[in-house]
Amino acid sequence: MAISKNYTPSEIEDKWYAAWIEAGAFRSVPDHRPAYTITIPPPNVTGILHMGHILNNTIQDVLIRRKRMEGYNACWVPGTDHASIATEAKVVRMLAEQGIRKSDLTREEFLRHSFEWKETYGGIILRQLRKLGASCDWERTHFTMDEEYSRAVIECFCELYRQGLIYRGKRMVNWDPQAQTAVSDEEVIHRETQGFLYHIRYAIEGAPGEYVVIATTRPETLLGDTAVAIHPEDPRYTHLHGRRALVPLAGRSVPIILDAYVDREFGTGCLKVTPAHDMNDAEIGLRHGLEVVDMMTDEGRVSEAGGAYAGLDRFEARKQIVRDLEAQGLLERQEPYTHSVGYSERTNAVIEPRRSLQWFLKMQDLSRPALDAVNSGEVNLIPGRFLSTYRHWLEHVRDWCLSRQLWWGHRIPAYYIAGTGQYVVAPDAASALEAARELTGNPDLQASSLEQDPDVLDTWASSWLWPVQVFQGITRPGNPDFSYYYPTSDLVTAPEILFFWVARMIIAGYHFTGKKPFTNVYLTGIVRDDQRRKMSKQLGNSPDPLDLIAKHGADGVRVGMLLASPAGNDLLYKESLIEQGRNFANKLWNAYRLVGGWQGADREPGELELLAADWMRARLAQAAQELEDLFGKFRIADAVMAVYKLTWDDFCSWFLEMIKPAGGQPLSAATLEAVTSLFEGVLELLHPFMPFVTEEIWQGLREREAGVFLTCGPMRTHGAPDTACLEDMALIQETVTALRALRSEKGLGLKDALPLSVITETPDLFRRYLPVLQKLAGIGGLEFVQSQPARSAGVRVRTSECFLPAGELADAEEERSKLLKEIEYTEGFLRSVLGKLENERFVSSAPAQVVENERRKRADAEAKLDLLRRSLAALG
RNA sequence: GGGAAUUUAGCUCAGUUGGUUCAGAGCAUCUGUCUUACAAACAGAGGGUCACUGGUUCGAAUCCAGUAAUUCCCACCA
Repeated sequence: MAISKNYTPSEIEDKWYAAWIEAGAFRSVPDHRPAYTITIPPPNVTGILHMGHILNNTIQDVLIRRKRMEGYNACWVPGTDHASIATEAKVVRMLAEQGIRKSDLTREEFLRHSFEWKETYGGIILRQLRKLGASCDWERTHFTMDEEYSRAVIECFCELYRQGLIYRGKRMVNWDPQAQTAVSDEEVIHRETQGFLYHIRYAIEGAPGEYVVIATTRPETLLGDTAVAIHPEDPRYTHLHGRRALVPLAGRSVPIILDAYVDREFGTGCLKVTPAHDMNDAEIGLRHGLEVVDMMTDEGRVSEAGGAYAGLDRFEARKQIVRDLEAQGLLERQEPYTHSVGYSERTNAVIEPRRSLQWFLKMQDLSRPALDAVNSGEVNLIPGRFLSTYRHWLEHVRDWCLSRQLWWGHRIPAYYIAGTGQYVVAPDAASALEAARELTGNPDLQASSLEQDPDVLDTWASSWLWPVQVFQGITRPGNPDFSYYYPTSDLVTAPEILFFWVARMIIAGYHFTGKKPFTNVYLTGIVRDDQRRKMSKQLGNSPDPLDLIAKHGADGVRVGMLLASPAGNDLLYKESLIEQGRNFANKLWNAYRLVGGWQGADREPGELELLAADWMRARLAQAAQELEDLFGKFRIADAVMAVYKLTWDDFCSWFLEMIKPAGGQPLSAATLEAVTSLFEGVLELLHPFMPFVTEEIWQGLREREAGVFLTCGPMRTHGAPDTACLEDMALIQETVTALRALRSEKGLGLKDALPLSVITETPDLFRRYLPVLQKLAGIGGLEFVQSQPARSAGVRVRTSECFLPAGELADAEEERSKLLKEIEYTEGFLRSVLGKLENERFVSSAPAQVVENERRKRADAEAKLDLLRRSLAALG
């Protein structure tokens, strides 16, 4: 059999993926089996695969594949998100490169461009996921702007509106005066900017000559001031309580209000309040019922409200106002001051906080079930430490601003009735017209009198329905798919979007279906580089996952990522991790080369063959048990390490080395069958982590029927492991290691068979496992002695002592000092144990089992000392 | 400013209800080996005051308090 020496993943990965798809191995339809369901966190439709996706989707695939092999009807639903902000920004940039400005396009034209973009680049990421081996049911692929999905989003909006949970309200938005549009928080870049802090005198009304000094970086906004605020407990200003101040230049009389928001340490401890132009001031304004004076136009010029300054550009106005204040002696001083200023990501214009009318969702009552569900454990967060973060957020939840001033997305289904100031909310234009006619009492109202709100919904207002609507739970409630797959099982996502997405899915799940959307939320870490920096395009520290897959194989990439990714902890990416994964795949491949070359002979199995197979069977059963436990706790990194050690250490280093026939001799046929079967057992446990190489080996290990795949399972069940066998072998393994070390230390080599002399209380064990010692530790005969033979070198294993003849190399003095050291250590140990046992408070207050343990330790130590002293005496 | 965490070997992390499977794993390092499955390997070895200081306890990596450093999220810096 010609099997290449190094595993070459590229030759087999595409082959098996295509074969799996052809066989429908990942297709899921409802049947009698229990369902296990994951809905993918939909990546941006125009996104490309990055390392974060690799980690996240590897974990999902591991979970799905494992359950599939366990006999569940595993369904992994893929799809993409329209990602309104990110995608629109990309399209705007793409158009700009072609010399097209969004503002020159109609909405329809822009959307046409957007859909073209989506058709060209959309779904690339899903094709890339196939390279990773993702076992999604591709026939279930969804997109958040698919026709039916969109209908669901709009229906839900309408329902919430009918339930009185949606309202319109004023809210601060980030206004880009150059693009003349609101931009999202994500599109605002905060930069430290050099400016000035101006100290300005505000006269106290009715007290000539008296004034209060406020500090501001934006003096021009004083035209919109409607209050001056001080801290209620600031002793410097108690005399101002209940008074009024006069806004300079504007001459407006405004109240002096008390608000704990004011930082007494900052500036003068006195704050001008401009509710129309500052986020915090807006909140203060709300608290105190202040008047709102908007002193700025869409273009960022001073509005009519600014009186004499009307028409000036905002920065011109600042200069002019400073000059005028100075002229009037109202500018006490100005000092250079560095502060953070928001700039538009698109135009680099300074962002203007501005009030605008937006749509809101009342969250208080709506989010209650989501809080309860996580508190009660109906929905689990893994790791659990995210619970307090989650709880805190939901307990202080704010109303959700649903509208975004964009075109790419689900347009808000509100229709304004021309000339009435009224509006209706309806799922489509026809029903809107009907509703509008009813509302206005005008049956002749024409469609042309209705104008739909130009804004679209926040992306999360569609993706919060994801686990429900991928099974048409909104549009076709009660359909068989929805009844079978929903609630889904697990969700795997990043903690960054715990609030944005996860919490809202739970909210939507309970509100629209009455049920939770999923049971477990596994939160992964963020992939960073080895200096803990986030991966980013700018830094160029993010490798292309497809290159890595091409270079090291998908299995290597998967294992490499998993090895270093405990739940919720960040993963520090290094290519060496992937190399470790690749090396592991290669190790497995070479085990296959070895076993694949073996022949079976028609004879009885030898003693060693039986010992080895029994032990490996027990070890496999033990590992299977361990893995089941780890999967149950979502300890994926531990699970991959457990199976890594099972394969490399137990199966390859111990088992195959034990059983490997010397000099090309055949094994017994029965043993060859046992080896093949055990190898299959290992492959089953490995398969979810490294699907490609395991499938290739499994298929080559023996003749398979066409269309039968490892990936489809089912995996075998293992009984309870034979623990006695494992314990016995553990002692023998320790002995082998100790003897090898001794030989290496003494320069005894490993080739010549040496007779072994042993002092032990368990001679049968040594007798029984002598073949193992012979094979792996180069032992010849076995002899039991009462004390250390002359000219020998010794090593202690637990309570036994092993000796090899050292001939000329024997060093009695060294043996003696080794023993003395050992005695000294054991005596110290015994003393500490006795210290506890002689302490009455220990004996009386410690649990009985602990005390019993200490007594056993004492007995062991005493026996050991006895043994050591005898050997010392024997040395002379 | 509000909240959540983290600190154990050179690196990344385990360490469940305080008590010999409590000081562990993988990688890296060092020393030997091309021993015919694998040098992407094999056989060995070294390496930690469990951040610091106090406290509780018969007993603390583990519980409590304080200190220091680091990270993340939210809100924001007049």
